[in-house]
Formats: sequence, structure tokens, C-alpha cells
Amino acid sequence: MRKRRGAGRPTIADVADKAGVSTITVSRALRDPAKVSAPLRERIDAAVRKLDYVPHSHASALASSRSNIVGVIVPSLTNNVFADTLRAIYDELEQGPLQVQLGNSRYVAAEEERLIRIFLGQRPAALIVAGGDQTPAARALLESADCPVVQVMEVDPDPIDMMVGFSHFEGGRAAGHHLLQRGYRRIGFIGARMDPRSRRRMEGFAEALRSAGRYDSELFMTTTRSSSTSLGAELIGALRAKRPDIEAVFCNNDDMALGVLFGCQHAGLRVPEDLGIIGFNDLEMMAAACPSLTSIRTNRYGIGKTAVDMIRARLDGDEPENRVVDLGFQLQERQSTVRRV
Amino acid sequence: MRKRRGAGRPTIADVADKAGVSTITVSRALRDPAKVSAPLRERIDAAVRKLDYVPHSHASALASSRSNIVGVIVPSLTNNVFADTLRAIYDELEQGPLQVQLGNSRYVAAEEERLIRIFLGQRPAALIVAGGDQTPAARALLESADCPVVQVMEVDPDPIDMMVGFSHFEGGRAAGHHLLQRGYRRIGFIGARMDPRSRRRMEGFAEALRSAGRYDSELFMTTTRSSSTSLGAELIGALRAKRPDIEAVFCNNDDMALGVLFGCQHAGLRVPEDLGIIGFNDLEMMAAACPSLTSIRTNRYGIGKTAVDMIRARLDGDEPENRVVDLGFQLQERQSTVRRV
DNA sequence: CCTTGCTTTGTTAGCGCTAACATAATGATA
DNA sequence: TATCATTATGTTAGCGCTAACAAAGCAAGG
Repeated sequence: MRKRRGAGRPTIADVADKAGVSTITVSRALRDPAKVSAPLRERIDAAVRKLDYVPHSHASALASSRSNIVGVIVPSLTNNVFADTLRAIYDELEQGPLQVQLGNSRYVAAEEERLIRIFLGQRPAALIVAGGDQTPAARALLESADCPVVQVMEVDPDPIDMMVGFSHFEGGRAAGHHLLQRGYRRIGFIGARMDPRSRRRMEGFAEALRSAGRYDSELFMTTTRSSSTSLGAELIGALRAKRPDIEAVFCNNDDMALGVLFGCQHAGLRVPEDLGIIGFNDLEMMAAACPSLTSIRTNRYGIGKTAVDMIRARLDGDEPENRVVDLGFQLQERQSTVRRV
Repeated sequence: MRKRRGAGRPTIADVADKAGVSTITVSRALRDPAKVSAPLRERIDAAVRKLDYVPHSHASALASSRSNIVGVIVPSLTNNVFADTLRAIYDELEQGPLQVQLGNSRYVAAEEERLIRIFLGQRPAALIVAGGDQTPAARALLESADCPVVQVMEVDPDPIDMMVGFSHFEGGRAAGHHLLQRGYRRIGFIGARMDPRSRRRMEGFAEALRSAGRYDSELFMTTTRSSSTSLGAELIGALRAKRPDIEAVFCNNDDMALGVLFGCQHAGLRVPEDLGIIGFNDLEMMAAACPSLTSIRTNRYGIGKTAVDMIRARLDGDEPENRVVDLGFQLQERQSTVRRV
């Protein structure tokens, strides 16, 4: 006789045998208990426990053309910003049967497209992608995907499907207004990586300065190198070498801002007296730093939570009220921008 | 007639038709091209490209009882330590067909066990789990898993299967020796979370002090709260309130160490003159800080890379030379422990 | 009592792929 | 040339689950 394959773990048929029902009844009892009468449900649950049965997710996915996988594509694993959002997604999905599959696009659009292709090949239950700057091909793929798609971290009037985040442009503008209001005049910008979101922050910031007649492109310094604390220290050094008269600087994220602070301390400059500093994201360390650092607080955890809520709603058949949710930001004013007059 | 299901994307049968071969030949051409003659291979490749065929990973997993999923279970998503290791895993696996499935146990052993169960239900190609402190049930599950299992971040003479990391006990001991060698006498410890690895660091540290007759339990302060920069500042404040004579402190990680530095700065204490500080992990910011912070450098990226290498070797049928790889650590001495005599 | 409509359970036939076995084609050897 | 070993391809039967349809059970209404 031909050998049987697999034969390791108990299958739904074993559970059905033990409970004295058909396999489809077991299937229903596990996926939608309301569809099965109480006594059968109990017998089935008992059999499941006794056999230590774990449904074979691949078989389920194949039979139903729908997996329990939520694909998540982020551009970085080491960036705390995404870590918080990811943590929220994991926390939220933990309750249900959905599993996260995480992809790292490393800020490369082509890589993101490749990941979208792979994920779609697995018929995911839903997809979460960071940002709104997909390649046209990637966007087309996502638009024709027959599952909910949530773009996170940004807002845009024209989402692929659903979207939750905030306006980076407005965040940058708020940073600019804050420094102007504090009386700073020669105001600069330091930006690393300069992905599309950082660029929009910079544009909003420049816009604020421009509308006050304070925009000076010489005080803007950017690089495509990835952001880090030491890079922040390095760039403020370079910027001050070129323009020692700079009074305040907006950093495209908090790591850079912390680096600027360290750079000032190493150079013997006082913050905020000699240089005002404002960061972006308001990571936990910003409040602890000495002096504490002003930043634009963003609700990264809330973004992840909302994304999952939107997916859940859609999977339950409800249409979310708004396809685009703006979670906003708050300016957290701290010592690093308190200018003595 | 009964409706057909699925019917969306092209299947392997479509490719086989187009190339004029059988499905199994297509299957072989895709998985192991050497098994198929060159002309057929080319016809098949052309058909794959023309149809934009993506293999259905669930069907493959079901048929072969083996998925292309590498399950990774870490206790935290926001801890930079794991982020670096994860990044290495993603970087390495990107080349091949293997996909990462990431689980977050949040430092809860029962949650880790649950995740192991779920992952095993998917017949993963391999599993990577953080640390060596699984519950007995979890350990039993992993021992009977018919796939490679790598425990990362630690070393232990008795691995479940394979292991790569370093000795936290020795790391702690090195920190202790360093402070002693620098002439510090009243030496303390600050630890948050106090997961098993932090505890082993503390034990190694205490061992070093004890062997020099310098161990003073009053100078050790721990909490189960999760570590953060502000918590570091808070704890050093509490410790100094109790024992103003403390001269140096080892922190169970770098976030705490940075917080201790900030706490000292807020309190007007000089580092290292009034207090020496040494951290653990040597995150990027440690070198940039002012003063720069001494730390124990660990090779987190290397751990992830090595874990994948070990898995690859095993899947290729080779037995790795060593089932336990110790990647060690280096003491990075910086300004925060330079004591003037 | 039968009909109607609902709920609960079962039967059957795949989902798309690959393991195992079968066979044909090729080359090497006696 | 016949025989055997090897390689290249094909046939068949599932992997474990669920969609679609079928049927049985039950209550309410006429």
C-alpha cells in the first residue's frame, strides 16, 4: 500500500471522529460557534482539548482562498516610530485569529513592490503599508487586491482604500511657527534619510518660515544617510561651521535632535540660550533629556490600533465612517526652545 | 453545474499548459531547477513570466507539510536590542524564499508558549526564539518540533537545538571588573524589567564586586517596570537619596544608562567625576552622548545573521560545527567611567 | 395534517500544490 | 546487441480544510 503522508498532528477528522460529528461541523464550531448547537459545541471543544488540536492554517487558507495573515510593510525595523505602531498592531491582533506577517522595505520602493506581490500571493486577510508613496505598479496591485488595505502614518485625500495617520506637512509647519513665536530668527533645518515623510515635514517647516519672511535655504542641511544620534551631532557641527549665526534648528526626528543636543554640549554651546532645538515624534527620551527637548508628539500607537480597528470593521462587513482618519499631533514644548528674552 | 471556487490567479496548471508540460515538472523547475532540462526550464520560465505566476504558498505548505515560514519570537518589539537582531534576520532571509513570521511574547512566558504552539501549527521551516528560559512545556514542544530551532541572545551548555548569543553573566562581570579597575569603590546597579537576561547580568556584576569585597546590596536597585530613559533618571535619584555616597553605577541597559546621565545632569552632578556610568549593549547613541557613555558592546546584528546561517546549513543537510556559538562582547570604554585620581 | 420557512447537520468535491510511484529516454557496460 | 544504471518526465493520489449544495429536524400557520 502507498505510504500516507503527513500523519503527524491530529486533524479535523480526528476531532470529528472523537466528537462523533462530521468534519464540517467541527470546522463551523471552531470558526463560528453560533452556528452549532450547544451540546455539539461542547463535545467538539472537549475533543479539541483532549487531542491538543491546532487547525492547520495552510489547509484552511487553501480551502477558503483566504488566509488569516495580515501583511504589514514598513520601511524600517530599527526606527522607533514604526516599532510603536507595530506594537499596537500586534497588541490588537493578539485577541483574534489573525497573524501578522511583517515585511521590511528598507525605504526602497522596488522592495516594497516586491513584498506586496509576495504578500498578495498569500491571499492575506488584510494589508497595512506605511505611507502613501507606493510605485504606480504597487498602487495598482493594492487597488485590485480583494482585501482591506490601510496606509498608515500619513493622511492623503486620495487613499488606496483606507488611511490613518497625520499630516507631516502640518507637523513641520507647527514646528516652524513655534520657533518663530519663540522669537528665533535665523532658523535652520537638519534632516537625515529624507524619505517622503521627512521631506513633507521639511516643506511644511519651510512654508512656515517663508510666510514670515524667515526662510533661508543656507540654514537647511539634509543628507540621505540614515538618521542617528551621532549624525545629528555631526550635522549641527557642519551647519554651525558654515553659519555660526544659526539660532534654532528643527530636526526631522528625535534621534537627530538628541544628537544635536549632544553636539552642542560637546562644543560647549548652551541649549536653548545659544541654540534652540525641536525634534519630531516625541520619543520617550525627549522629556528626560537635560535640557528636556521640545518635539512634535505623534500618536504612533494609536495609528496601529486604528488601522486594526478599520480592518476589523471591514472584515465584519461594516464600512468605516471615514476612510481617512487624521490622528493629528501636539507640540510638546520643553526647555530646549525656551528662549530668554 | 457546480461553481468553481478560487479561479482568480493563475495556477501551476496554467503554467504547465502554457509550457506544454505537466504540473510536477513546473513544480520541480521552480523549486529545484537542476532537476529539469534546460529547454523545458526556459519554456517554463517564460510561461511563469508571461502569466505573472506567483506560487500559492499555502497550497505548497499543505502538500509538502513544510512551509517557507521562519517563526521568530521575541519578547519586545520596541527594544532596540531585538530590533537589530531582527533586522539581520530579515536582511539574511531576503535572499531566499523564506518568510519571517514574527511573534511578540511581551516578556510573558505563557504568551511565548502560546506563540510556539501557533507557529508549530504552521509547520514552519525553522524557529528562532529569544533566550533560554522557556517554560518546560514550551521547551518540550520545541524539542519535538521537526524543524531547526535556534535560541538567540544567550549561550547555554544545554540548548534545545542550536544557540547563538553571548554570556550575560560574563558581560555583567566585565562591567564590574571595569568599575573596580577604574578605582570606584561604592558601586551600584540599576535594573528595570529584570527579565532573566538582565538578572544574569546583575548576577555576574555582583559576583565581580563580591570577589573584590565590594558588594553592597543596598546599592542595588531594581524594578519590574519596563526600562526607559526617564525611569533611569528616576531610579538614580532614588538611589542617591538613599545612598548619596554612591560612586558608580552599572545599568542593565543603555536606555537606563542614558536616563542616569540625564538624571545626573538635572541634579547638577558631574559624570564621571561625581558618578561613573556604564551601560549594556552599546547602542549607537552611547558614543554620541556628552559625556560619551561606557557600555558593553554586543553583536546583535551578528546574532541574527548567525542564526540564519545555522538554519540554512541545517536545511541544506549540513550539521553546523558547533551547536552553540558564543559571539562574545567587548567593553567600550568611554568618558563616563574615566575617573580622575 | 400538510405546507412553509428556518435552523442544524451532513455529503461531496475541490482549493493548488507535491510525495511517491511509474515510465520513458538516454547512456554505459559487458 | 542485450542489460543495467541513470536521468528526465509523467500519473496518481492525496495534504487538511471549507464552499456549495442537500437533507433532515423543527416550529408556526393554515
